[in-house]
Amino acid sequence: MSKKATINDLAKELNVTASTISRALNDNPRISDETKRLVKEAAKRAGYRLNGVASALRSGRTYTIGVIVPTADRSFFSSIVRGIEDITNKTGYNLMICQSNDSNKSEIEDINALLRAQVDGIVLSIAKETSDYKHFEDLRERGVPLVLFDRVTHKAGVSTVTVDDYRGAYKATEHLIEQGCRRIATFVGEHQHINIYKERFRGYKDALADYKVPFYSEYVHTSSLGIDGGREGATTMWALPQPPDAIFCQSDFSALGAMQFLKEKGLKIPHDVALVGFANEPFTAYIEPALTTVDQHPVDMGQTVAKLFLEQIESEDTSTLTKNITLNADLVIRQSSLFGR
Amino acid sequence: MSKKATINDLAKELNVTASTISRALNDNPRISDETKRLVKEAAKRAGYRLNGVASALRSGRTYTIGVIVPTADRSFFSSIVRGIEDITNKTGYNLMICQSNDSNKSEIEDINALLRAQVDGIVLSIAKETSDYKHFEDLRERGVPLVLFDRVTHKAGVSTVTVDDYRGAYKATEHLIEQGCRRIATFVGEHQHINIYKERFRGYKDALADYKVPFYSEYVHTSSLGIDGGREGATTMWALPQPPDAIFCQSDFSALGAMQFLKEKGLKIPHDVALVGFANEPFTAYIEPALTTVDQHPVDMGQTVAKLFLEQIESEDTSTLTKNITLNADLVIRQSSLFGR
DNA sequence: AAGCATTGTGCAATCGTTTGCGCAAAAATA
DNA sequence: TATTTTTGCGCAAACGATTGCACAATGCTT
Repeated sequence: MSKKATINDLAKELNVTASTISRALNDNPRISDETKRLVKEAAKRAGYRLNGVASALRSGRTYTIGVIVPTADRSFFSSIVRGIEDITNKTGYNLMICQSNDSNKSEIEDINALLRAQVDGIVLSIAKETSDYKHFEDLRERGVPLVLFDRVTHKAGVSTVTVDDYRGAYKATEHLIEQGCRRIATFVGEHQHINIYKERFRGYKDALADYKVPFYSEYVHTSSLGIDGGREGATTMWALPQPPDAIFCQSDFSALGAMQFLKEKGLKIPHDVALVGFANEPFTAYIEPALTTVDQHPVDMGQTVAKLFLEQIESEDTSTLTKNITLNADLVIRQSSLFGR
Repeated sequence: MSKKATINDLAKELNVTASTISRALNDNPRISDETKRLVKEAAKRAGYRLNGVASALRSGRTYTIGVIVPTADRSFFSSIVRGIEDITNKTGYNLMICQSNDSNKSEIEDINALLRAQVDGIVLSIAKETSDYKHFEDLRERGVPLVLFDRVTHKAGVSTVTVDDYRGAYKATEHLIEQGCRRIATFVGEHQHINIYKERFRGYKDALADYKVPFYSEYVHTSSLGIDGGREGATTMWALPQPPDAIFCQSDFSALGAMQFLKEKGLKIPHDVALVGFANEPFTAYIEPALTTVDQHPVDMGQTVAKLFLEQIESEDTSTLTKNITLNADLVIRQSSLFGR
């Protein structure tokens, strides 16, 4: 109750100095067990609580890690946050969260806010708008630990955690081929400067090539990959003389949009057209037909990000050893892709 | 680049004292415009950045607000976080986020972690497990601003933001009655000590009473309100001699579970049975039939929470004036509830 | 011209911890 | 017993900003 007790109060009470209190509480080996016991008892009695701010000022460590996500309420990112928190919570770190709203300006402002707060490091997923990576290089030069995840760049020499978008897309396309599809369209994301979209497209093309399935540029539709983008894409494709027999949608929402359009048009999925999405958004399991999609294991990803971050920060050597981790993306096969059935 | 400049460095450079630098940067009226200009220029040149930790130690304000949610990756809560961040970001506050995982122990530990970090206050949604509110009272006594949202208690004398669960449930039930349903079941949440579940149940009962529709206790099923809970509930109901003709499910997931069961059983929704959910989870719009549900406007709620919090914290009077805000819950009518069609 | 108010800045303490160094007492070694 | 090592703790200076008070210089009033 009352006001808060400080180590100075404890010091006075026990007739020792604040240094002794501090050391005792931190289990410094130079303090006798007896003293530690007394100090800890007194601390408990007084309801003492470390002032993290004072501690941080002196020690230079806040035990806080800054997290910047494009938007906090997208399933993928909130799962990432969940995964990060799962780990940091246990290790005594706190999380400071910002949203960039996919704006480059916000991203930079968020970084500044986090630096002002003296976070021990930053983990972030790049805003769609961002194509210049100078601010990341600055962080590296300043010695601020940085880990990028999902939407990353390898140009700034920082550590990254990504899911294997290439393999995920490859598997998805391969699966469609195995179902007997031969005219496989794809919906790709604008912002092709973002690694994930580039990789997914590459996986799609390589799978086609490996299986000698023809690639037609008319079967590529670019959009923001939202529901509307999916509808547009499908509309465009079904205006072609020869529409595709499958679409590998590089996002679940665009797959949903396509599905809506196709249903309205009276086409049967997967009988007439096979569909695959990407991300395994929660809704994909519940729609009809259930959507085959690629799971990115976002919670695991968050946990990996946190572990990598802690590893970097705890390691003595401030060496710029950057580490790039790629996690598996798994194809989740559901109804929508079982072509012909 | 290089190391970070402090106000002392700037002071030396300009041959003034650190106090002048500090005042100039904070636009203190006692500093001449000329000096301010010089200081700000020098600051920019040196790449000066406020050390928030030092500032916080001295001033006692971290401009950080602690947020505790049961889980970060539930759509509802992540939207709340989004809403909070929308506001705080603009006002120079930072967000520190913890998950209680619905555990009372974690909730208390999270509070302690946030207090150690000297947050300016805490906003939280109570863990399911929590039924003793002493830790909230402690916060109030310590003078730590506290705002509860969604899952709240009025027993601790703190400010709250809730959605009108009672009216939401009432409207949902009323809607079913208006569709001609007369045997309306409901799926309620265990943990009836949590206000929201209590209120929803009350709204349901009052609507029935007001419209003189009979209430049958066999038509009440209690569960954790997940998909399985919904399946169980439906299974139980359809084992009755006279199954219901509608279910007001107090969560979207339980509605989904019921829907799955009913479809498997060959019943048509909403022709044979009408269904209403609660929360307007993203998937509800995409399943078939689309689920009628109650929207809680979580982003707005988060924004309201943030505004209320800032209002409390900025107001001089440390008066324990607590404020309870209730937001509207709106019925979103979709296919699933249009009984008979 | 004397007195008072205003303006602009400096001084120094303070916030609560941490930590390098010093030093006495106790323990270990010779 | 004399010397070295270890043990246990105190001293005091940080960390980087904020802020009440003091005070000189200037402006204003009469």
